[in-house]
Amino acid sequence: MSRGQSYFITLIRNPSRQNNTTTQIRTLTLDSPSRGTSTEPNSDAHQALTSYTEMAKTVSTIIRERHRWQQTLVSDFPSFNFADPLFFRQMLTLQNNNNNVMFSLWFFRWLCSTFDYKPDPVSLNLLFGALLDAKAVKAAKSFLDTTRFNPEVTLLERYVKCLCEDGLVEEGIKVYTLLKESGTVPTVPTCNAVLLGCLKVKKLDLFWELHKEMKEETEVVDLERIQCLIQALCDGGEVSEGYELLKKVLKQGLDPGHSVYSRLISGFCKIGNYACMSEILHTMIAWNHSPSIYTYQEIIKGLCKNQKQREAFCVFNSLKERGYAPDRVVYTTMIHGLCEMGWFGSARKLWFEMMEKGMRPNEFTYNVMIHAHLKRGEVVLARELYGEMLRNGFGETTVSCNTMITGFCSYGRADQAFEVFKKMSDIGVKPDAITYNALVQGFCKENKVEKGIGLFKELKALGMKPSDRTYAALQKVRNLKMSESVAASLNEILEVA
DNA sequence: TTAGGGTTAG
Repeated sequence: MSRGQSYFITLIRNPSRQNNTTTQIRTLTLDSPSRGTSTEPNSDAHQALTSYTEMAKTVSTIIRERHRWQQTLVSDFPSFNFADPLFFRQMLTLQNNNNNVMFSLWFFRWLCSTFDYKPDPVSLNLLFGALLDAKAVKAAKSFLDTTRFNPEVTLLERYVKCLCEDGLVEEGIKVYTLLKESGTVPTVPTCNAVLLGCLKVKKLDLFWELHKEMKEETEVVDLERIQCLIQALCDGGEVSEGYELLKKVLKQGLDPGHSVYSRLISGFCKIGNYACMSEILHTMIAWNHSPSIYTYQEIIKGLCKNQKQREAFCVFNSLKERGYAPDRVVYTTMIHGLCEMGWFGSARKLWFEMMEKGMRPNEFTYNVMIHAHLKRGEVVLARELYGEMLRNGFGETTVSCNTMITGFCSYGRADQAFEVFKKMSDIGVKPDAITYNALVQGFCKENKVEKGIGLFKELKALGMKPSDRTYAALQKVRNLKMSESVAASLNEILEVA
């Protein structure tokens, strides 16, 4: 703290600054324009504190309401010692109660820059703790960086937790490591926070590395750690291992909580293991966790992805019968599944049912339906729906344009697809690899080789990856009649591939 | 919502 020394010098030179609280209050009451006639000076410390509370309120109001609060404070209270640690603590208490910790921080910075103020460790710890309470992690970090003070260990542990929860996992791990290096054994909740942070930013390798370290240090494993481990196993595709761990915990009579079951269900749905999915569903119900609409959404999605749309539709219908209210996402998923299965009539029925229930389709729902129309060759209907989507305020996106482009291309309408493509740059929607690959294939299918090659070159120039199907489409047109230069370009492309 | 969700080639 660079101000430390000058603070002490000021203290010696100007002892009046360090008056006891009572004298301060006398000054305050005389100075304060808002107070009018003052009360008798107090000798009672309690009363002094009360007056500090009053002053803190006044100062807070000024900070909140005045743009140039710093000048106001100085001119309204010329002889009040704002840098008194006791007063600062009153400010902190007040701001904490009002959830206005940032005012405390501003006030603190003002004290540092205006007075010869050396913050005492208690105040620093209090403010740092208040920032953590308010989850103002970035402010807490910059506070620590600028003051360079050493917070109490318990605060540092909370800091690690806040950093990891906020996604600043690398910084969290740094502080965690420093804590350990300084001889502290971080508590189990702190370790769990670090592990959860790794999962949050999808750093599974780091998760297992840290977990191994933690295991070597202490054998204590709580329920939260089990939750972390099961999540990590699910995220890494080791769902069965996760399930084994769940069984072990259940055997001990412990319930790892709603989220663990949900994750495992979702994991088993993804790999198409419905027997295990169903077992876990029953287990969670037995433990009094009613599966949420999110869990059912995962089940429906998993079934659809594994070509079991019929079963998905059964789950969807039974949900409604049991009083669940599927939301727009569940409807979209189900409509999508039905369209993929070719049950367009049922899909349309759900579309209208959803609207009757007051849920308006959004860009996802529209895209699913537009795609379905195009797949059926219903270009006019698709266009109509596209227009409706725009009228309803959903802007064009890469996905919506790709939907139209791929639809047109699959029906031998590459020129129409190209019109959409040209419009994309006009309206500032970025094409991606799907756009280009679809167009190249579309033009090749119509033997418009030159156009296809042109777009292929553009794709490569943009650093995108041509798909195998794109190469196959180019290969297919190799023997067609074409100009020498086009043939040379095509040969070059295929030779490189 | 204790975290978490849906759309485009194939």
